[in-house]
Amino acid sequence: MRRRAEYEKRARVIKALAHPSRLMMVDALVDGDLCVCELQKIVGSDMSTVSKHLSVLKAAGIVSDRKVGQQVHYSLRVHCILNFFECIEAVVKSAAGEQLELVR
Amino acid sequence: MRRRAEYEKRARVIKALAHPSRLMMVDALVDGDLCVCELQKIVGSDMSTVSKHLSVLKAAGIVSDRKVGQQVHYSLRVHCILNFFECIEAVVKSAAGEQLELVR
DNA sequence: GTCGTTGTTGGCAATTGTGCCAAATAGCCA
DNA sequence: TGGCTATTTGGCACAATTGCCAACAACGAC
Repeated sequence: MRRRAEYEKRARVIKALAHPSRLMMVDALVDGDLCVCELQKIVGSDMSTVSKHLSVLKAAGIVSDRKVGQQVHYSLRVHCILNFFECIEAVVKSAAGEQLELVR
Repeated sequence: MRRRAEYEKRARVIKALAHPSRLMMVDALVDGDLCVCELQKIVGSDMSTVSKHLSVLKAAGIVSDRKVGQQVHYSLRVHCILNFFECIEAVVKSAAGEQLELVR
């Protein structure tokens, strides 16, 4: 068994992913780097909101940023996030199946 | 690109995992079912707190419960959660590496 | 320099999450 | 039936998250 501190570190990373806008951004970044302006178009929120979401992802170590001309480009630091999504999707589908069973 | 509703579903599942106590319980359940009383020993919180955490995991479709005598046993519904942990750990380690770089 | 573009930060109100206590419930077992 | 054990629920105080607006910063273009 692991110590609580380890679970706290992990929880911090997971919490950073636990928001639909941030998930959208991470998913978009799988195909390559994007500037804040493009990410904003994708999630459709205020630029300041998008920027704050990105700072959450950055603080968790999920993305990194760099200046490119007048833009800031964000990129995924760890790509296994994709497998992760597959598993979450499995939970969602499993839950949906459960719903059907209840209706039967 | 996917619709926002899909990301909201996923975020709900991820949010359910975004707490150290709940991570501890999920990790403990990987090796087999456990009753609430044993999970309480593991996380060390009040029984009522543990019960509420479990109801969060259940609502997200991550665990299921069943009565066994006078106890309630919880079990993992989706085991790929394990790979998921590996990826999170990769992020944690990557972030730790980044810290070192900054210090250098 | 001044302007426009691109991002970040501060502040605030509203919402949501957390953890404890106390009270309620569900089943066993005498 | 009545008590006992295991668990859930209600309620409440406190902390954290979210999203918007407004203000600020950085920097290239003119």
